[in-house]
Amino acid sequence: MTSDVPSPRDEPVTLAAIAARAGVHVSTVSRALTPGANGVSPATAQRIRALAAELGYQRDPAATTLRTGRSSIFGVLVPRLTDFVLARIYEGLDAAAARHGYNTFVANTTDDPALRRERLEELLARRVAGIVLGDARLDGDDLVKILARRNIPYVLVSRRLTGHLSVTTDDLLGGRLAAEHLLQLGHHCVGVAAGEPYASTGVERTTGFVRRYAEAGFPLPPEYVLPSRFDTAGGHAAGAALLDLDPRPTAIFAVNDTAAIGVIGALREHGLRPGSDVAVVGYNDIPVAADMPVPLTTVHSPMFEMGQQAMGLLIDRLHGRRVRSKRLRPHLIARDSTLGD
Amino acid sequence: MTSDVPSPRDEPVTLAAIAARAGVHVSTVSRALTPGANGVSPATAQRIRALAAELGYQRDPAATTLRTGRSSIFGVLVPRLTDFVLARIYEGLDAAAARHGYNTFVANTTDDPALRRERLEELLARRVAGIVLGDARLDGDDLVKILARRNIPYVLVSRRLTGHLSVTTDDLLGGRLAAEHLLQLGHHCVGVAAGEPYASTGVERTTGFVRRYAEAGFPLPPEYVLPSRFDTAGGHAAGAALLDLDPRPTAIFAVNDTAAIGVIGALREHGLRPGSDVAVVGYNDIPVAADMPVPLTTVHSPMFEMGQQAMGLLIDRLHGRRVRSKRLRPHLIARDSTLGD
DNA sequence: TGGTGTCGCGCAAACGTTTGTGTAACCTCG
DNA sequence: CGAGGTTACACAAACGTTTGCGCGACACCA
Repeated sequence: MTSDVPSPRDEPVTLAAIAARAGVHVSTVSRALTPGANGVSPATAQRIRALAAELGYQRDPAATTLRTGRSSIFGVLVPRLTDFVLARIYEGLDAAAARHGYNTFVANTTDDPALRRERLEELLARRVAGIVLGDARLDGDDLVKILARRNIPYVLVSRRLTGHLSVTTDDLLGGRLAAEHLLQLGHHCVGVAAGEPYASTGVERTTGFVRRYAEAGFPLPPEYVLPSRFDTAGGHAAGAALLDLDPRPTAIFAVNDTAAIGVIGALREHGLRPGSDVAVVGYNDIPVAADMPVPLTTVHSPMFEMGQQAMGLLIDRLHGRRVRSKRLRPHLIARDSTLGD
Repeated sequence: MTSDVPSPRDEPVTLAAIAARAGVHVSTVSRALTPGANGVSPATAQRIRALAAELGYQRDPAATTLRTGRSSIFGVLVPRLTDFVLARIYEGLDAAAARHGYNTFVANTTDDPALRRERLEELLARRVAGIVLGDARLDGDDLVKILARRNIPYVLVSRRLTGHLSVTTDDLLGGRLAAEHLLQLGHHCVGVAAGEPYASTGVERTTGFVRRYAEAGFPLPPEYVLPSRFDTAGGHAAGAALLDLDPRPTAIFAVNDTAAIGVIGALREHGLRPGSDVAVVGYNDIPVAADMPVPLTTVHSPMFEMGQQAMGLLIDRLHGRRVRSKRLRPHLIARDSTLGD
């Protein structure tokens, strides 16, 4: 029962407590414990640090924030963490933040404009050091305007917005890769589950795809490009609609894997098999894609790295370093959902 | 350009600012803005509240926490948010917390004892109002001991620990349901991807399953019950090992859906089809389960509700109300991965 | 040796809030 | 009408930290 943990009984271990025991002023302790130490001799600094470690001192974040007006927290806004892609990106963000001594505070916005506005205000009230926006909107995003106006450091991730710092995959290229693959397999009548119109991911993947098909001499009729929610149900609905078209598409590109699985569900309801009857291509390469009964052809994107790099850029920006947006390179992984078995 | 948002230029709107404009003392403003208002006349309270609203006042959480020693944040510890089940539970937790005016602060622990210990200390340093533990361990969990010893309000979710407040599904029953289903289909030689030995979820689902089979007169040989990680890769590995047994099991129960999909991947590598060649049962009913090329038979568990109820219990406990652990009722959903097509 | 510079540390104020205590003014009632 | 009680507010301290300022002590150099 020896206390490896500071015992709960004694008075809280604050700067003052350490100062008392060390026989110095509290301000000296504060300086000794601050990495950019100045105005304190190496000897006493060492002594104080040892004492602090021994007592298990932990800086009170509330007091620090109150005094400095800044906290060591980054706010993260995402549509929803149940989307594997965002959850994985968040892990990357958090890991990178931790490496630099920061924490992250994440909030789901469900892509609801009012809610994200509200959540942002909460984050700002907590004096976050910066904001990671995972739910940027193409339809006149007011959040980025607020951030820019108030001069809050921020970075976009996953979704792009011209004129704003971001880390994404090269979605135009990703879309082209999907198209290229299906063209090579001889598909000329294809459909797209295009995602939400306010998300650059869906829009650009679709654009890249459609352009490549147009270049190949097979422009897609508008009704073969359907907006869709990003979840399984959304993909299912879009897939069902696409399969009812005449002529029926021989291949379907869904702008994310979860929706692609929904499309596969719709195929089943039509008595069709993915790969052999209708080719299906997804996007992101989430882990389940490879292990499904019919493995999913998909465009692999480095989600964890995307998160890490976004956080890296944000921290660089915070330190006044010059930063530039990044587009990570995706690549296609062909599996049975297009190759057949 | 009229400011719907408090313009950034002016001095920050604090209690003092409101007090000055209202011609009262700051303490009066504080009391007027506190729900359990006392010692302030209804008239001035109303006047102050109107003024606060007009100025867009937001209470500074750092100052409040510093003064009161408590924040309006609940800490949430989960193994990883990329696990859909935990992400969904978290959404339930957060939604319920928001309804009561609280925020949540979530941290991934990757089931690493050292890391979760570290994360917990960070949360406690932030003076969280309570802790939700989503990664309780059966192998002598030191975190719950710390929480109990320091008298921090907490609740377990997803995983159980006898003697500690928790909200889970009835995993013993869930395991039985899976067994019952496979027995009815005539499977007598079955395998289990049992999950991590330190997680009550996997252990109890396995126990329920194994017991039912023993009762039916088909006790499982130990080598047919394999520990496994909870992710797709873990399920894949366990599945591959089970399929190499002689005699080969005609059905496999995986204690969560993600692992079940991994098992399906292993089946494919063996040239086997789920449902027709080997039956597969998962657990949780994550959304993709229903839409896979061969839809997955699984035990549905109410993840969102689990989160909501856990948070509800924690808040009740905080308010000194008597609370009891809950086990939510799961039910089996039969699909093609056991019924064939 | 005296003037100048640097170093190490103490002092005190401030961040915005909550809350116990003090104190006028008012109401009530015998 | 005066004693006792209540109401409505002001006052001030405190939470733990950071940081500009001041002041001795010491070193250095001419």
